[in-house]
Amino acid sequence: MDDTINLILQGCSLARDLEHNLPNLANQPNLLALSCEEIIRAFSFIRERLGHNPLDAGSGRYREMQEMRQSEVQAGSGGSNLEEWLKSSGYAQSILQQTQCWARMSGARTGNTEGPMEAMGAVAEGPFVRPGGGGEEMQAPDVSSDRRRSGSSSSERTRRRNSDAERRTIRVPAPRMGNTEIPPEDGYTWRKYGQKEILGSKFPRGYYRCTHQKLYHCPAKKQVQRLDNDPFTFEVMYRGDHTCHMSSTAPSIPPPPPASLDMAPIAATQPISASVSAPLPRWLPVDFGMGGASGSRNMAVGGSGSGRGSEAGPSTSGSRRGKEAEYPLVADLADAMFNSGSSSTNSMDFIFPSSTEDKREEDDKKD
DNA sequence: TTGATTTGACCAAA
DNA sequence: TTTGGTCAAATCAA
Repeated sequence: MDDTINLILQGCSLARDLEHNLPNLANQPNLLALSCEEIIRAFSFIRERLGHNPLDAGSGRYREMQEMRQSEVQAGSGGSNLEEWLKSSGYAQSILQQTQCWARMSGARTGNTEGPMEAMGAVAEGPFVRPGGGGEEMQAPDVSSDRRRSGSSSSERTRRRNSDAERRTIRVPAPRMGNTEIPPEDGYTWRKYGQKEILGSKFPRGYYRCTHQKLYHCPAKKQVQRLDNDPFTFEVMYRGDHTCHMSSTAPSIPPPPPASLDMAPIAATQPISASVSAPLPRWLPVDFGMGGASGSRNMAVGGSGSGRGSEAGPSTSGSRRGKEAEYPLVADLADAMFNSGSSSTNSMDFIFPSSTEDKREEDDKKD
């Protein structure tokens, strides 16, 4: 079944890609037709696999699946087929993993270690549960101080080689149409902080960290690099879990979580797999793609080289100028807003137009 | 004006 | 000593 789900996600991804590139393809009916055919083929195949009436809730495999899931939920068992389903489904796994992380944080704050997924019978295990239950970098490094030129102790710097940090590497196909330079989009907003030529690699490696790193001390980072032997594939290495949507006011379902997931198995078996824009099935109860943000961000990001914002969403993080202040209540509110929608066109803009946080920081500094 | 990206330099792990 | 990872000034863009 997971194969089928993956196929569906692929189909969604193709459709999303088409949506992204629609402006570019508007004058290229042939390419448009090809894209449409590809999508049609994908879903046709799925339909065949499901047996012509797959979503007839009253019969067939869909019903079986529903029944299975229902019974598992009722049983409340952890080591169930539901769990298997959750684990085998890329997106569901993403939610599971992100939620585990969320649950850890919530637990840390409230003492309650049970998260929403646990309530569903999911067990907290998997690649992201570390011994001790803590995130490796939940205590974010202090990036605000100028340690370099001030001559302060270099030991304060938290540099880690790859071998030290927990890494999750996935491979994501680059867009073949439109702007292929766009790094894979994954539902989070990232800020590029460096790029480096890597020995033995034809393509430079881009270094990104969570846009909300400062505000939420979010330690999530990622490195994006094209494969030497396949320039149409990005290798994305994630490090650290997102903590930027884990406030106590956060909704029970976290935003698209791919950053903290290991989709390698999916990617390995899914050559067409989506751009990292985490598969966001429309049938999920929460529309993460609010405003088309998640799905359309790659396009919104200015596409090719309009340079600006090329992978970052709205900036809510502090700038290079100020030290990051803590505003728990505002942060919680902001959290809720982030979580309620996408991470790109985020709704904070409607509420706090124009960098409210920075202004507050400046005010804070004056005090 | 503000925030993101670029890029050279710095630093520490290997 | 080499190389990967990060910093932050300079620059760009909206």
